[in-house]
This record gives sequence, structure tokens and C-alpha cells, in this order.
Amino acid sequence: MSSDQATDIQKRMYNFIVSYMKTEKMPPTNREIGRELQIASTGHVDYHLTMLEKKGLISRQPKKSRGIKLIETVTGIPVMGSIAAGQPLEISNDPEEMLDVGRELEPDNTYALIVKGRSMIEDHICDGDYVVIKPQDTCNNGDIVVAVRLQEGMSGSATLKRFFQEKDHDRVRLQPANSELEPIFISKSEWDEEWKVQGKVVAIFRQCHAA
Amino acid sequence: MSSDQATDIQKRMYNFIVSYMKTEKMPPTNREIGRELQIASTGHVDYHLTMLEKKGLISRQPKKSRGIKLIETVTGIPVMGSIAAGQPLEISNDPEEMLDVGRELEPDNTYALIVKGRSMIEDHICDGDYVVIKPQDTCNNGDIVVAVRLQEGMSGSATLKRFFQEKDHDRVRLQPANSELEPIFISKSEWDEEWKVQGKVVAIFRQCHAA
DNA sequence: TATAGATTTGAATGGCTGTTCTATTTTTGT
DNA sequence: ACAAAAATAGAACAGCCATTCAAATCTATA
Repeated sequence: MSSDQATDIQKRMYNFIVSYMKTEKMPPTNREIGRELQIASTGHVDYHLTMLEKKGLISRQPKKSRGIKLIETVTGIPVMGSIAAGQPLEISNDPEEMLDVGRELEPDNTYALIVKGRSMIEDHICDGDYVVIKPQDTCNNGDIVVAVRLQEGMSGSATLKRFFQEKDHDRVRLQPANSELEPIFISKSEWDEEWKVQGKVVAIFRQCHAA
Repeated sequence: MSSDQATDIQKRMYNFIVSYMKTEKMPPTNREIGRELQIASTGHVDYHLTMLEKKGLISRQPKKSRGIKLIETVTGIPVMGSIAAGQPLEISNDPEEMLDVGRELEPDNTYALIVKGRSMIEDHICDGDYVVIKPQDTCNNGDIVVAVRLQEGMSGSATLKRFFQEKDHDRVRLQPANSELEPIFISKSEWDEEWKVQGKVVAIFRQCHAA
């Protein structure tokens, strides 16, 4: 009874409806759907639309032309948890809330984390700020990244730091932006084996609450 | 040929289309429009839709059911210019660009300004940050506000500061967040006559560019 | 007031649209 | 291999839809 159980053709049908609505700003007719998916019979289209409705992906307004509504999906990017300099990342697999940061940042599987503490304060990233993370394995020197230490069995601990590859020392430096905190130095071999860049900060968002 | 010239009934028609699309996620049929606006004839509806199209408010897809499209309006909030601590606010009446910050912040006529300089750096508002401003006349002590000094003839100069009403001194203090800069003190009478709170910072947005 | 233009009505038309029905084919589970 | 379930085709129908047309009414203005 959920979207998982949608047939291949039903998924294609749903995707077509979504993309059609994006470009045309209105739902397609049953016949337009059939034409696109090369379904000869309108009754056939109706059949799968009924299925999609039963599976909770759309709702229909009987007898109305183009009477298809997409079931509201939450907009924005998922807030996957919080992150601090030292402590492990409290990541929940399903997001606690959605952060609406505008459509520009929504592609690329970006997600948000809530910053805890003052470890990046000298880069003016404050306690409670949202950092928007774009997932990627690689990064450039000086990027602010989410670095994860892989641990067997466990989900691994993550930290928010600036990334520097120190070629002359053959090591990686993870630099907090707080002079009270020390950088972490990781040898090249240890880095390659145990660490991973999870993503990179592409934007910062702060809500100012009433004083 | 612009929206100004739309008749009363055409404006009501346009507004109905907008609100219908908001709730129903699809354009209304000509008949539904007529029913709402108590227009007896579908030809009459068609007539005004043709007018709306001629005036550039909508476009139509001939022969298609519900074939009405609203002409794309830019989303986001307008970036009205930049602001610094001391210098006058470079405000352009028509916005230079739109900032997409998510629908939550779009109501209330909010707009954005680009922060120039480091006058609010100790509040971790950096050069180049966007501040999202919610227009309002009043504010609370400690709020970060856009304060405008009214000058005859001129458009007035504005500044971004924290607002404090100092009751014991019977004056207003506009406090930058940079220890190298001095606060501005304004007597109650001068404040009432020459100054105005334009709005209040409700959010901050920073795009991190490649290093 | 006279007249042109804008607005409104009512009716008609032909194509579209959602829905239903029956029958046939394909897939799936046993 | 068999039966049940799912998927597909084709046709048909009644109602909806956009559009057009001719005629009637209103409105401004010269």
C-alpha cells in the first residue's frame, strides 16, 4: 500500500505526471498519459491511476478533467541531525524536519545539519545555524567539510571542519575555526583507510529569533 | 497593454485563477470561472480570458481543457540593494535580483539586503551575507534593525544596527557589532522626528563560494 | 443625443475527457 | 503446469470543454 509497491509502469506514470506538472503547470489528461507511455487504451490508464491512488501517491477528483492531484510531499531539504566539532554526529536516518532554503539548493541531494557549539565560530558559523551540505567525496583545500571517521560496525562519527591537505607533512589537517580548539592531524595512510569526506558546506542559514 | 488596464472583472477573474490554482493545483475551466464570478455565458468568460491574455497576465493553450497558464512570476524575495554600518544604503527601487530563501519567509513583504563590510561581524554577520528583512515600524531592545534617517528631499540613509532604547538616558542607542566602531546615540526627540525603523532582521543567509 | 466600442447573453458545435464494460493476454504464485 | 491475479486492448457513452456566432445591452464620448 505504499510507493514501494508501485509497478514499473506506475512509477513511470507517476514520474510523467510530476514532470508534466512541472512544465505545464497542470495535470495531464488520461489520454496524454497514455500517449506518453504508449498505452493504447484509456481504460488502461485509468486502471493504473486507480492503483496509484490506492497506493497513496495521487488523489483524483472524479469526473473532472485533469483531475489528478499529487499527494503533498514536503518541500525543502532534510535536516539530518546536528553536528559539532568533536562529539559524534547525531544522525537520524529519517530527517527530523525539513528546511526550506529555496529551490536552488534542493538538487544534488543536499541536506542540512544543525551546528552545535562554537567550533566554527571564527568562520562565523554559530550555535544553532543550519549548514547546507552538498554530498561529495572530494574537496579542495580550505573547504568546510563534514569529515567522517569510519568505525567498524558503528555508524561512524563526523565532524565539521576546514580541510587542508599538507603535502610537505604528508598528512591531512582538520582545522576548527576556534582558537581554543586544536586541529586534528591525520597521516595520509590513516586518512585513506579510516576517513571519508561526506560533503561540503555550500550555504549557511540562520533564523533570528525574537530577542 | 499591461496589468494596470485590466478591468475590475478581469482582475477578479485573474485573482480567482490564482487562488484556484493554489488550492486545486490546476487551472479552472472556463465554466468554473463563470460560476464563481456569476457570469452566465461561457463565451463571456472566454472573452475576458482573451483580454487577460492580450494584457499579458496569462497565456492559453488553445483547445486544451483548463488551458490557462499564469505568466511566470519570479519567485523568492527581492534583493533591494546593499547596506553597511555608516554609508548610505544603496537602495534601488526595482530589485537587482531575487533571492530564493524558501516559502516560509516570503510573506510579509520581506526583502533582502546584501551586507557590506564588517560592522556586524561580532554578531557573525559577514561581508556579503544576505540579511532577510521583515518590514515593521516597531522593534524590541536588542533587535537587529534597518534604521533610516529621514532627510528632506533625499531618499534617506540607512544603517544596520542593534536597537536599544535607553530609558535612563532618554535616548536611543544604535549599536554596531564591531568593537572598532562606536555606537550612535540619538536623543528621544531627534529619534521621533528624524528616524524610523524600517524593518528587522529575521534571517541570515550565506552562500559559500568555492575556495 | 447619436454612435462606436465594450460588455453580456444564449445557443450551438465538435472535439475531449473520465469512466465503464467486456474480452484477451501476460505475469505471478503454487 | 495450473489457476489466480494483474495488465492491456478496444469500443462505447454521457457529460464536459473551449470556442464561435449572432444578437442584445451597456458606456463613454464627441
